[in-house]
Amino acid sequence: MKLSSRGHYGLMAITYLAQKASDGPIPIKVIAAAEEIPEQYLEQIIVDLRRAGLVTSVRGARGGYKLGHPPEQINVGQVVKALEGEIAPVECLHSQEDTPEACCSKTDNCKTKVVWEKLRDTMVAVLDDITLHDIITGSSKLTLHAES
Amino acid sequence: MKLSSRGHYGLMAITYLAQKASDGPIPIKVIAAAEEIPEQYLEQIIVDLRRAGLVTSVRGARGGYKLGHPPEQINVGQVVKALEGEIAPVECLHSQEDTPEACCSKTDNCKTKVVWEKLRDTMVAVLDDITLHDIITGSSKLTLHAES
DNA sequence: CTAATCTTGACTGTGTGAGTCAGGATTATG
DNA sequence: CATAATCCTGACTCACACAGTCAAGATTAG
Repeated sequence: MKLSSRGHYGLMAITYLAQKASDGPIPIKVIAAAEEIPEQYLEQIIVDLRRAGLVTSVRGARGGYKLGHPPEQINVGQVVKALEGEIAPVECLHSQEDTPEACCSKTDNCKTKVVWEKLRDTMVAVLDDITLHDIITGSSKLTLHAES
Repeated sequence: MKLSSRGHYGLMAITYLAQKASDGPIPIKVIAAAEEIPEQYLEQIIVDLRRAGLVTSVRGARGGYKLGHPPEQINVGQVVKALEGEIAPVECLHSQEDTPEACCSKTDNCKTKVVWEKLRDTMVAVLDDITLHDIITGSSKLTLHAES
């Protein structure tokens, strides 16, 4: 039940960009050094963030990366989805609208599916609710552990 | 962000036991056939459930497995923890009380940690809240998607 | 005694995650 | 224009964990 390092690194990197949003474009080298992420590996990761529109790149000398949107408009769910694909604790849950119940062959016998659906929905809700702005300001959303 | 097949199979198996709770001990062979789990693999998995006290075994001919507690007293969190270890979306979060901040070397710079903590806490809360009884009765807890 | 069952540990193979390497494309700057 | 700084791309390696198998032993009902 683990995130891969891509999601972890990716969030670190984009959070760093959010903190430096007022500066010009930040070279990958700088992010990598600051967050202690292997530079070449970070390149791969940031490609996916760019493709998802979460960061934008400026090529050439003095280039680098900037946030694609203001920090309030980027949430952790987007980052994780861009880097790890859809959140789905078990295979069955990958959006296969075509094959309605193809996975758990036993159709209705698979009583456990709802458990993973519920888990997934909760995870998505949590991640979608946290923005980069929340992270860099240390929003109470993150610090106090409110149980509804 | 995936569960391994152990957790998936394990929950299926123990849910099956919960449904057959009134029967005598159920042989692994029967569970494996019913839930379409490789028998030898299920053996491995169920060992961990037994060690955690979630199921009990009856050895010898006419033996098999039974629930270790009534279905209301076994929750999904226990099952997952028994089979996959502690739930922790990123390494940093494994209970290392000894090395307080050893992982994210940058100590307070690691602003993203709280995100994963929050995620973990939420996941644990969800899983701990769902019992086998909820699963076999199709509790509304699982079916309606209440957003607080 | 024997067959049914759990119990244990070693074993294998495949895939993915994590990271590296090498080279090409783009652009600011002097 | 030349050069250096940067992004961009794809192929590559390596180790490890996951998923599953195999084989043999211990227990017990009948």
